[in-house]
Amino acid sequence: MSEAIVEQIRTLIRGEQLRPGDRLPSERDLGERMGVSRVTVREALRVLEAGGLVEIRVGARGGAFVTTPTSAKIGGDLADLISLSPLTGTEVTEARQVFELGIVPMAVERATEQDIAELREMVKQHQSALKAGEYGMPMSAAFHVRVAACTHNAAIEMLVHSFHGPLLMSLREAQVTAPQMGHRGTTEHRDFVEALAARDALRAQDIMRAHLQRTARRVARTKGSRSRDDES
Amino acid sequence: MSEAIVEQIRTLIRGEQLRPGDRLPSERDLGERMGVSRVTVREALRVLEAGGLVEIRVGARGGAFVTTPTSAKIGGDLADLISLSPLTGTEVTEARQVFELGIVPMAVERATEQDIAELREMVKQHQSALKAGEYGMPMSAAFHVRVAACTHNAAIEMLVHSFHGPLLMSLREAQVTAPQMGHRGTTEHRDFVEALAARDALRAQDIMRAHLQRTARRVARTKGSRSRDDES
DNA sequence: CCGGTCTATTGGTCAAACCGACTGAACCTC
DNA sequence: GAGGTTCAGTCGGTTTGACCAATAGACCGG
Repeated sequence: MSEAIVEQIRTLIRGEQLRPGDRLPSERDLGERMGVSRVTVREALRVLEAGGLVEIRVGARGGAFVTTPTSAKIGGDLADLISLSPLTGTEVTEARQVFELGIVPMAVERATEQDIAELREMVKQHQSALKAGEYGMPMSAAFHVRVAACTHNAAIEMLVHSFHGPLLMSLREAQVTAPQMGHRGTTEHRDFVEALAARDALRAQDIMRAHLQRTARRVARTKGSRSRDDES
Repeated sequence: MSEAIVEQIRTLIRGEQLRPGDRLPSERDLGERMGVSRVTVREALRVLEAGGLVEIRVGARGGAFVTTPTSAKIGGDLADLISLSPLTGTEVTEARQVFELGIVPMAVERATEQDIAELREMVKQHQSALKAGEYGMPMSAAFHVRVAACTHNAAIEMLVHSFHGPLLMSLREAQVTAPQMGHRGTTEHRDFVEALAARDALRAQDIMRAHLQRTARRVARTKGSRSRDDES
């Protein structure tokens, strides 16, 4: 079975006997080595590719290269999970609220001066973009991810990134950002950064809570949409 | 390309033109219908299967059946992500702490009398199991998942489940549970349930914080292990 | 020394075939 | 007629052998 091959290679990768960047033998080689046909090997590789463990390049010197799964991959599956499971937008938003609110104290505690400087710069740019009518959800998402990065915890940053990343791509509806929302949103972003700079965890959390709750209400208003994710 | 087929079917599923339980045409049918060979169709189905969107059954009346992705699937990919990316056990544990701590107020607020009764029953059973020397990590995980279920938010429950589920399977090291840890763990579980029953969010959060921090310390002690996940 | 071509490697796809698993119905036994 | 048995058709799983397309590196001519 090709499942066996998948598991075998998976184990090799997990055991670090295959490291990111390594190239697996060609499909023909693998097939011969494992005593299966090429088609079977290909199916195994497809699965690994779909799982984000391997990247396949064509042409000479091509083949399957070990990669480290990206948060985008996880985010994609998460998007599938959300858009296909009986999860409602409200539920997802709630989960996001809990998580993003929970990391605030950690962010406040661990943010470096550089973090703060970059956040301030980001807010400034976003306000400019807002005036130019170019402010949108991607920018808001970037801000939230940048805040998560202040925890200096890759796992947290990755999770928040997953929340904000491909998730949005799967939810095409209602991406329009009401202008006043954008204004209020960036204002809250600015206030949050200042609270963070002042190492005032409680105030930062209050601001973030209000910010996220506004989103939650917006999601709740959008009946019929299975999930939403924007607060501008 | 077979990628196109994947995307086509994916879209059909997302658009609810294919609903969970539906059966896709046979591989031969699909191939003929789309003008591609069976091999190509098979690769597409493999990818969908790997993504948890489809379940494949053999035999007559077999074929590809649309399924809703399970949290186990997501958890599996999450486990890959964690064991293959440069995430440390400390980081993952921190993320878990933030999330599980963050949901406590919601759990306290929303737990029904039945939730509380079931949690009490669970604690009682775990204490019996402890005496019999049968208490282990799966039980602890079950408790935490049950607490998450008190939020009555499927997304949150699923996330916590993912944290506790397949994640553990990928981290074989150091599953041994020191007995005194188990004792202290179940005691904390009991205290937590009572705080929850009393609707005392602050106390519940304090208990949970201490409970999770003990885990964090244990993880930190285990140098060399890429990640850990147990608090008994 | 540059640039184009040629060739070997490797993934992508196809076609036809056989196997094993499974279902359902016809059939046979009692 | 009830119940077990057999058999054929359906369907995924795998194999074989072949050809196409992309690509990188060697080779060759100017």
